[in-house]
Amino acid sequence: MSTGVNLKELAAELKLAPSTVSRALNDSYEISEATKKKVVFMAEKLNYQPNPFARSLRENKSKTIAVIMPERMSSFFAKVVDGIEEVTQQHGYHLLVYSTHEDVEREKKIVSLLMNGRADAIVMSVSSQTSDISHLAKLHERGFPLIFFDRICSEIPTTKFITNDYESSYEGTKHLIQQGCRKIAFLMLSKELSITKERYRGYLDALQAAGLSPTPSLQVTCAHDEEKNIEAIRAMLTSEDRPDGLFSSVEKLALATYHAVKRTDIKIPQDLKIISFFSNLSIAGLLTPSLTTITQPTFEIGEECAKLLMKKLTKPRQPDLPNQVISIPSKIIIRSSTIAV
Amino acid sequence: MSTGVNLKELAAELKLAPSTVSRALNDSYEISEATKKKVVFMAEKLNYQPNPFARSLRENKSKTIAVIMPERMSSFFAKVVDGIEEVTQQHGYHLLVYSTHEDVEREKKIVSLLMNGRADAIVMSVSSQTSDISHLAKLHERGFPLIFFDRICSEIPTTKFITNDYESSYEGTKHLIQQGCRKIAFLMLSKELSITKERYRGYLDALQAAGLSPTPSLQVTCAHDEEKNIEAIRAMLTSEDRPDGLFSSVEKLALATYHAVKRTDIKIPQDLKIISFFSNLSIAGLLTPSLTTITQPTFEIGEECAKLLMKKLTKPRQPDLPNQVISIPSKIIIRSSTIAV
DNA sequence: AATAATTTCGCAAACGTTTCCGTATTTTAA
DNA sequence: TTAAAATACGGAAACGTTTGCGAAATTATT
Repeated sequence: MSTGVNLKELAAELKLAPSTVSRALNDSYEISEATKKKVVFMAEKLNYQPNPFARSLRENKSKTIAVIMPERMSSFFAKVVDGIEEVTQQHGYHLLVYSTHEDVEREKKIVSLLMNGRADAIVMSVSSQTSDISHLAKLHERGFPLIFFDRICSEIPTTKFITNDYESSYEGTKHLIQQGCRKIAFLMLSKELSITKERYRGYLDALQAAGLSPTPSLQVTCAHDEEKNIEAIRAMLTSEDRPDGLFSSVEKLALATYHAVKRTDIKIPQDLKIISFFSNLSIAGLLTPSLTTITQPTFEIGEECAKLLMKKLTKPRQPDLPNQVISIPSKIIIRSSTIAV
Repeated sequence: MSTGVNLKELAAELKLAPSTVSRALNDSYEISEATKKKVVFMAEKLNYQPNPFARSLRENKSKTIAVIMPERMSSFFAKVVDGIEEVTQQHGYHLLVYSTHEDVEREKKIVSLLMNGRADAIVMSVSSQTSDISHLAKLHERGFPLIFFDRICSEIPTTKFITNDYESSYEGTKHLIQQGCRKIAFLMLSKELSITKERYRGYLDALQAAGLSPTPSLQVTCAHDEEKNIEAIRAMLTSEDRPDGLFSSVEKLALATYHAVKRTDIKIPQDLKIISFFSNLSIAGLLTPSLTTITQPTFEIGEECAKLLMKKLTKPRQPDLPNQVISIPSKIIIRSSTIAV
């Protein structure tokens, strides 16, 4: 409510012009060291805090970046944001964080609210519903700095950070096969998602390389309702064509699978071996049996997004964010859920 | 980067004064319906987006509230933020989200960064290191709207939202006793924390009511390092005076306990019964055995914080946030970890 | 029909910065 | 010693809104 002194009052106290005080505080070469000292000292004394909005208005930058993600209750996204915060905070940037709850309408609304300059950049992972990308394309066309991570939008020519989805999936599937699986289910959120496509491709290629072919009924597309997902997975697991292996492309579906399995008499890993993209390592080790995971470099993804952004935003004449996909490798951690017995 | 038209340009296009356009867009009574229509139409057409900083500077409010929490990778805090976002978004407010990582120095720095008006209010849960509260007291003394939730600061006369920590702990401990436990361990983060104090009090009173007395060596204060916590808990569980029941005051320590137990030959619930404050219901059911939880009204806590704040911030002449503690009850969900066999 | 009241709008100040430009003072160069 | 250059600072405009005040145009009142 009551903000402290402003620049004018500080200047009056010092018997200097506001412009001089401003320059002194910003360490301008035009100001003598002597007055700089005095100004800084008095600013400390009066606890002067520059008004961020006046500054933003004048400089046309907000020192704020927006993070848009599909859900907050996910160790993956939480860790990515932690990584982003780690580096942006060092540069004095603040984070506006939004969750779309996998709702593309909400995503559109959030994006439109950010088109007025409230944030200097957006780093986001699209919702599973996002197929029409016009709202994102418009953002980029206007020159708004935009970075994607994980669930990317390949049509938009900007920088994207992912993990090596294809290779990890290939290796993960190969691991299942090596452990004896012949009928491997695939769990995904939405076929529109970049991660789904890439991970599915890796899965398919690994199958093919082993001379196996996918069973359509074992490819389960899930939705947002956890209970429905569990039931769909349970139905698949107990169908005629029941699988002996399962590849989950996202963390939440691995958890749903464990729930589903609990409702059956299926034994992991004897009857069913499971591998999943997963970020919550603590939980992975606590599941029974412990879950073999494709562990994503979550924190690092966030850090890299932020580092690139900081370079772009803090250096004076930076080029646009290059149109490239940067991949940071995951690593497979083998636990009990895939050990052949 | 390139913001669209501004008010002046929009006014020029309409051959009106900026003031008129501003009033028209804000639905002022001084403007005729006819010109309002025209203005709104043209604003839509040119996709006029008001500059939030000019507005903030002029109105001295940011339409932003800051959320400060100890960690992001926690289902509890994630859900609270979801609740906050749910209601603030409806009022056009944005969320700056900060994690202190349980570091009071970081907490201080964040708070000091927010004293310049960047946010209209703060809703926070203090770090486990926070014992000196001068930074928070100063904030409140300056009239800055401040709300605490969960880990509150009772010395500061503002509104706090908690769950019924004492009663839930009393009931939870009583439940353990009813299931046959006689030596019940207590796990906590820091003794400074409000939730620790209240939950410990409930635990002690329940023991006393049953004619039991606490064993000092079974009261474990944990820190931030997960591995150390696990080892400390393991040591306690395998000591001379090993407990037959365990009350965990926070979610992460219940998970640490399961890890610790895995390193021993202790059987849950035969040798050790466990109950914990817990928010991640999906995980609770997936642990082996499934965990009896004191389930907090996370989303609702967030919602209530935000509702109160919105009332305070959007209505014209609101009184200060009343000095009161509002408690929203948890409910105990009994699962396998406490079932007597 | 003349005055008062109302409606509708424009002008200009203000919010708190930063920065362009000008100028007085000091230092350097010739 | 004088001109030129460098140093150190002040005045004022600008960023894009909102709003107090004044004024013109219209309508209502007597």
